[in-house]
Amino acid sequence: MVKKVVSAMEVAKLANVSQSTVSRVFTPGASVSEKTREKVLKIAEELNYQPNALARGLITKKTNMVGLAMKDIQNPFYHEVLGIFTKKLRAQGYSVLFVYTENEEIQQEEINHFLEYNVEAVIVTDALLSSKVVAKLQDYDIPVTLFNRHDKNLVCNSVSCDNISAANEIAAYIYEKGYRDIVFITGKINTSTSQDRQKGFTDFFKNKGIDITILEGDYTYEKSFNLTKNMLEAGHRPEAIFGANDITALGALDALKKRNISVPDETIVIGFDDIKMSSWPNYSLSTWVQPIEQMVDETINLLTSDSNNDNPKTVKLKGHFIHRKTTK
Amino acid sequence: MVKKVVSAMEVAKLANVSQSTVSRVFTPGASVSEKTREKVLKIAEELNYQPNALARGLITKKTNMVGLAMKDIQNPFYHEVLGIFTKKLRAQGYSVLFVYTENEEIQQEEINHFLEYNVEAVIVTDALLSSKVVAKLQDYDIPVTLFNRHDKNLVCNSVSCDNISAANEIAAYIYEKGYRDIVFITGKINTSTSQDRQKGFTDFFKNKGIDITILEGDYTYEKSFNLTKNMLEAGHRPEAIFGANDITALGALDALKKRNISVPDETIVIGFDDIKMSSWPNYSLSTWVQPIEQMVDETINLLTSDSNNDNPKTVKLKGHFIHRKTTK
DNA sequence: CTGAAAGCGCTTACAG
DNA sequence: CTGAAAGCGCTTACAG
Repeated sequence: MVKKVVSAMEVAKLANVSQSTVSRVFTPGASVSEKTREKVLKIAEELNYQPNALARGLITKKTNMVGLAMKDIQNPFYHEVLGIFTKKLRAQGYSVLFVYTENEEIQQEEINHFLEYNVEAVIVTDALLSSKVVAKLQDYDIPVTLFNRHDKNLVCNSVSCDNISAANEIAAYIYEKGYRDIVFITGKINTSTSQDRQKGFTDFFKNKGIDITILEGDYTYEKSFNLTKNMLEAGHRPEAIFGANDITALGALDALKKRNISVPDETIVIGFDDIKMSSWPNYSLSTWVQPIEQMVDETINLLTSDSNNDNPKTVKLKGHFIHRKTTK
Repeated sequence: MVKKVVSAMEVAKLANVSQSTVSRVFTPGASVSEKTREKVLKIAEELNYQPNALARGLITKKTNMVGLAMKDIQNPFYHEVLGIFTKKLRAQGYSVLFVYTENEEIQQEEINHFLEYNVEAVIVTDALLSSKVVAKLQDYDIPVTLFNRHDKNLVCNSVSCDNISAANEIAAYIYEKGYRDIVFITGKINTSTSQDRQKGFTDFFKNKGIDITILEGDYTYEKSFNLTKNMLEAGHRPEAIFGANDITALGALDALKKRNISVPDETIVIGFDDIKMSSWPNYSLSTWVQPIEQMVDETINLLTSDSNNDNPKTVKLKGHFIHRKTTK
């Protein structure tokens, strides 16, 4: 037996008020006498009434939906990010419309649903938007925020870790410990995270007149494992390896172990992200902790503080290094 | 400069047709002459017109949205599941409204957004619904499907791996190899996956008159690592360990390694799920592959084949064992 | 504080 | 094949 969804009209009839009044009871800030409010609320409760968000959204243009787009990548970091976003957005009364993409750049077609449903803001993590798409979103006054990415060509908000300075600090740490044979394994080289971490890291050593080895990875475990394996087989046993993210560092770590190279005694390994796995006893990876919670908070702030697109903000958060067992 | 979202009315004016006609052009199956269709489509294109899904949903009760609820757990398996769901649902024209929960049971309050937005179906993975919530959803004729879970008390669809028979096969494999000192590490004991895998596994050995050791885990790496570590320290070195999922098996595997127990020579280890990590060279875990793609397909089928709630279906898929380096 | 009415952007019988 | 009109379930001026 299918109950019909009850509308404000039905509540109104039973409560002996107008439908407008019922609406007011469910509109924060609208003026209703305490007596009517209680009466209506009681009936609404009984009837299991819930305002229809579609109708409301149609008229207010406030849909309370946020579009979240994420690239399909096997990095647990983004799973955590997604979880935190969803929870915090809900706490603010937003629902999240979720899109997973397989493309490097999110395409028009994938963003169309966001438009159709009048999302109030779009958050993109670990993927880029074509500037055309950003422009279109902004035409409709939908603020766009890049999470853990930035792009000089895109006029939109961006929240990320200050990757350059973080990588710089990591470089300083390695330098001060006296290591000179150093390897950096990049992530996907077209991502701002990999570029910035590489820049911060290499610039430090360049200033010291030290050449470091760059291995071009792609943010996957497998690639990093193989790069390290090949390097080792070729006879190069560096003193320090910095991976552009934890997954990358973990791949390198496993390749070292396979060769029975002692970590951290012979080679130290450092990652970036602090995914759950990195604290597993078997890995116990030293890494840079991204302040995810704070990054998410800032992102949500950007949406709620009706940031206008004409004046996009770039937020960079610091994070901190955590020393575990892959460094001395 | 903010462009206004264009409505069907504006397209109609420019195309010299009625708004109804514009609507028909965007309604699959509605009758419009080829000539008008082209004319309207051309103008719509120019104006960047897109039907408003909210208005459409309000009237048709077809919102093309599916609610997906997932428990906040650190299992990469569910990240894959989420990705596949999102992609496949989009391919069918659905958008996904996503909710992450921290509770074991999904509560009314968390499902309310689904109701407000008139989702057409609800999919729940790795969490349970209270029967009250299921009832409410069904009152409104919204089909509910449990993914990777089942619950005898809930009258709703369910799609999962046939955990009992899979665990049974794993038991048979272990038995035939001649191992007799066997450990099963459970997952969260209140989940159907853990219960079924335990049942399938222990029943096999019970029939053979063999007692196996049950360690109560909770589907986390840490718990399983510690359980195994403690067991080893207590002097018990089993010949075979079956973890209720891969994360569990990985925790056991690392504890064995820490003790320098050779896998698979001294102890074999088997998991369940086949998460990406399990194929990493350092782990190379033998495990049961859940047929995720197929499971997702079946779940989506259930929604689209307007399954009615009065006659819920239970789908169990087989999957297969994959032999890697933690078994002989 | 409250009701009647207009309107959000659509779909869908109903005529023609 | 097409248009005029009603209506989906709301919000929000406008009066009173």
